[in-house]
Amino acid sequence: MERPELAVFRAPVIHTKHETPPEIPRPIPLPLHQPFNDSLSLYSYYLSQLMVAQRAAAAAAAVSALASYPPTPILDPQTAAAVLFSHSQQNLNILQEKIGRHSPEWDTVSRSSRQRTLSGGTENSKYSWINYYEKSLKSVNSSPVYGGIKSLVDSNNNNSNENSTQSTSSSSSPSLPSGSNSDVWPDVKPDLESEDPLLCAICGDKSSGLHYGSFTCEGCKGFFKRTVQNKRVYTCVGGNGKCPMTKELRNRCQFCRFQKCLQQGLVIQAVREDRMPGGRNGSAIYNLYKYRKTGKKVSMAGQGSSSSSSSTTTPSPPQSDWRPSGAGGSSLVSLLQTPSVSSAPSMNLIQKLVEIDRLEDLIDLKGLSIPEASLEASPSEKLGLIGDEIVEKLVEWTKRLPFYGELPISVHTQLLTQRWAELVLLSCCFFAVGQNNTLTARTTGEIVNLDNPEFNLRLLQRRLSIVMGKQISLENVTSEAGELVNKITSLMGSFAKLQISGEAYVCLKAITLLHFVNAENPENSNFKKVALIQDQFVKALQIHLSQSESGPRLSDIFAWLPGLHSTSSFLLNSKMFYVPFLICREPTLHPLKVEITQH
DNA sequence: ATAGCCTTGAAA
DNA sequence: TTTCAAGGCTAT
Ligand SMILES: [Zn+2]
Ligand SMILES: [Zn+2]
Repeated sequence: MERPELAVFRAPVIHTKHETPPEIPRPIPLPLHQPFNDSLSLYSYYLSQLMVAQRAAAAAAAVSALASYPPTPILDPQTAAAVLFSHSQQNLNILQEKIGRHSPEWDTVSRSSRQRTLSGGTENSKYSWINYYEKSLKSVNSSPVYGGIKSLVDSNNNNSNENSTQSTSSSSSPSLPSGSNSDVWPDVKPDLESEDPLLCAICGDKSSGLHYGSFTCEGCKGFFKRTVQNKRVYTCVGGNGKCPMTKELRNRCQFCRFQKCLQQGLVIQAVREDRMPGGRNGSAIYNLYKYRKTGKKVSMAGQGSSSSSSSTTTPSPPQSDWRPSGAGGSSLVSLLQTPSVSSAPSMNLIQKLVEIDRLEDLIDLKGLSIPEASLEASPSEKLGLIGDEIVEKLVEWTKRLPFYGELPISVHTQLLTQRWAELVLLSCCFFAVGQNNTLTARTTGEIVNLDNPEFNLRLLQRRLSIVMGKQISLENVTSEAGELVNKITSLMGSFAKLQISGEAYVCLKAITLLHFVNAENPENSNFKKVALIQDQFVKALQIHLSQSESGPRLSDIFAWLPGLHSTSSFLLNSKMFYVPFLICREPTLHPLKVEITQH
């Protein structure tokens, strides 16, 4: 059976349109794309700290290794062009329109997940939100600043000297307590009050007990639960991540409220995936709590990162002595005002990536929610939807990268066009491997064996049948996609052996995207610029890897890349772009697994 | 969407 | 059995 229509896919295009979100009256100039020079200085600082010329040499070697990595395009240009551009031309308008809207997810996200539980959809009923927020704990600690990522899309940081008066901003929120906001600034007093079990650690309202790890009020408890359950992502209203949190003002900025929740030690894992009420949590979750059942604060001795305290629960984080001073580009100041003496400076760049990834994780395609979301769509349309969603995610991801503003749109488009399949595969590999860095796991009673080609084939057959709404024989699947599945399986297998960390993964993603192949014009300045930026990430990755003894070596990771290339090439040729996603493990489990391990 | 009050249910 | 921290419900 041939199904040419299944190959529906659209090449990524980045639009240039300036969109002004109507709901945000005051454009927030967030200079997200410039902290680039500081990563370099941080890098050198880090090197000097580690006093390793040796490492520098290693990094250099790694760079050259990468340079030679696939010297030639993966695909013969003709095929590539055919695959990538045939659709892009005709669908360009649709795509642009699609990506053009500011796509706030609230609408779609707010679909009640409750029905899913009740309807007994056993397979989809669970999904882990830990993947979403897990890393934000770390990032919150080290870089408490910045929200408003969402608004950076195409904002040119124009000098806002003219509207310097805060009246502009206050006009946007008339309900503000008319007092001048000039010195209303939070003046964040640390958590003196957070020790008080009678007060909410987030907003200071009356606490109703220990919730998710800290003493909070009912409001903050519910807010945290809703946020995590619905996987919501917020944007700071003030643009600087420093909105005051009081009982009266806590609803003004959800971003800052959630951020404070994390700062105060609310544990995301404590929000149950299965929504089972009552009972008690296991020790795995309890161990993450800041307070013990007795109400005593748990000693932070063995907690957190091994290297340095990173000011986690230290009573007085360094942010307290910061003040906005002049009216200038406050957001820029806040960004540059990173932790004065951060223990791991190199993490800044990586953590930015991690943060971005949290927002736009490619993999979180909600497993098989697509078919049920569009029951009325025709089968081939459904598969096309997967492609659309992939492209959308990729474009969004690109837009949020720290260097997005450094390169012209055309370059981004080229990069995505060249690399999207690799990015997709890389993401799928990472997701398939999961948190435990293994391809086998026990979901809710079900054994998952993603390293077994046969298993994957059957998985593909089953899920494809669901999507298509009719039975598809295993023979058909095998004959059409067998080899592709084999390749993807082995790619996943080799990836699992790398035991790669989440941080390394996001770096690798950036490095992959930035692998610019420009045959026609090697002297292009953009070409060099891309290489330069890529170099930053290679270095960051190198630094990250050097931090752990047991982790993979850079050379190991780069040795894996050719496999990624060949597989993506095969994927492009097969045109069955949806296959990796149908093979992927569903986003699930882990609290369970952790608990099992502990017992 | 929020938050006060209610129901649950495994651990203590 | 009692606790008490999860989730649920629902008027705002
Ligand atoms: Zn509160
Ligand atoms: Zn805020």
